[in-house]
Amino acid sequence: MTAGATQARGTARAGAARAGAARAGGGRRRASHSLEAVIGEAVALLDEAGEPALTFRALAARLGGGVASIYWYVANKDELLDRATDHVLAGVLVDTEGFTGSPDPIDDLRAIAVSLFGTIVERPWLAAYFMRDTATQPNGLLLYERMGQQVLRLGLTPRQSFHAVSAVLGFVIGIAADLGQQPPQEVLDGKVTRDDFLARYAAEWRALDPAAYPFLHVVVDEFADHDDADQFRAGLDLLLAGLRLQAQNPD
Amino acid sequence: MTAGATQARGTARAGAARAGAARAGGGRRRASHSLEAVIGEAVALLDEAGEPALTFRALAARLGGGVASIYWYVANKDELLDRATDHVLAGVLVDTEGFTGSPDPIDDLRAIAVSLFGTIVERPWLAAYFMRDTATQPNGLLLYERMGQQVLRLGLTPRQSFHAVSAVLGFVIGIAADLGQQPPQEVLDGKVTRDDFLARYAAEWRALDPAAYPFLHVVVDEFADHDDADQFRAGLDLLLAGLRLQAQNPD
DNA sequence: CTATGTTATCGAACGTCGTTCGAGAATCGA
DNA sequence: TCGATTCTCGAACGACGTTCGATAACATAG
Repeated sequence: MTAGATQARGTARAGAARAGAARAGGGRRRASHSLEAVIGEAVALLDEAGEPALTFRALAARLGGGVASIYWYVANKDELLDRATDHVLAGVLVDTEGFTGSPDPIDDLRAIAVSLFGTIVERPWLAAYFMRDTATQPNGLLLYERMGQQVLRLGLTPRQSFHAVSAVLGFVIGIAADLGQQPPQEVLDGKVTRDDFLARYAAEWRALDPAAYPFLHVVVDEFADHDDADQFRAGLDLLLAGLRLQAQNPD
Repeated sequence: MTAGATQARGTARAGAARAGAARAGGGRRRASHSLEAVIGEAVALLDEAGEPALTFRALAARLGGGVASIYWYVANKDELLDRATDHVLAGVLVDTEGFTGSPDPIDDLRAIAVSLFGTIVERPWLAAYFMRDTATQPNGLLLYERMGQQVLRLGLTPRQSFHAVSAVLGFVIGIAADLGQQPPQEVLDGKVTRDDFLARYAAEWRALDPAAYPFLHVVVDEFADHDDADQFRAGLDLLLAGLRLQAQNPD
């Protein structure tokens, strides 16, 4: 370690991922990890118990090894989260592979956005760490590019295209982050249903002065039994309608 | 403290905020705080050095007191951040007070959204903690209501109105969170300008294969000298154009 | 002025977290 | 067989959020 490049961390030379605990024959001495196992377990931990559950100690316990071992694969927690994000995004890329050839580019754009939304909304931790470099992680850049290619087909100016993709991507992240934010009891404990949870808020809204909060009283019934996916799709359609309008009437 | 209600924390009975260090005459013995001072210094700390700078110890040092004193005003760090968020939102409410009487409701909605965006984008910490109950904190609810009242004037159905306001609010938060995310050097050290920062990313984009990343190569010039506010306004106009279309052509 | 109860401050400690360090086990190439 | 590399891990460090109990400052009643 004198002057060479930085340590080639985590590049398991043997190729295949090794996630086993120890040798088959001898008594188990040391655990054996792999970058894939580390990231995979990190994602599982985040999915199961949320962001604060991902600690190096919990992850090490899950891997059956020591805490410091993880630092051979990732430099710090930021990189761990970056790689976890990228790992999930890879799944979105696979899911949206076919959404590129419709006659209507906006249909493709919508399909990609809906798929991305579905992935984020069931992973509240992802929203917060997604925007910490939308297009720095390789798969994030690929997703950005894939959405952009649909917009290119609309024949807008480069500036309009740039704004359009940023708008759609920001919208997806913003709504998903907002919606994937609810329950301390419901999902984790399962004692309170989602309807009860919404009903409790709706009751608070109804208790407010109708003269001071006319809008809340108009929409409280909609709020009480709204569906997250419907809400997202309705907003996305507004945005895409504006985009289609721009494509039809160039300034 | 036998059976009464919970302790009435932080309600400084004397009314006026006391932020002084100690008595005027005698040697200083103890610091004297107030809820306003605690929240104000917390916001200042967040604004100056970002989210990780807000620690109870740093805040206590800034207030010239002990760490445990802060716990008399807030129950935990979550409440501290909730109150800090609400404190900033109060400023937005003041700024948008006049944006309610235009002939075109969409103009009002746009003005409120732009004002909120401006506030969030210069406070990256706010985006992450804003969505942790968009409408639970009192001022957040008021802002939601104010935007909703403009939408009401469009004469949409309750469901459409509900979706429209959620879409605009989510869009603002999503874009602001995405954009307020950049520099470890620029703002903090001041060594690298924003243009240099963008140019570095642009160079990376240009180094990619044009056949695999056609969209990135089309928009890289726009990206290299884009303005955050312009980008936001362009996306918002797309969304509002879609909303206007819906108001004109009811389904 | 003294006594008493409430309001508010704070030093010290606890447990957990991310991170570092160095020893040493496992593996590979020659 | 042996040296170099790759990888694991126990132990420690400092910083963090939070709690507890002692006690100072203040308001009021007698």
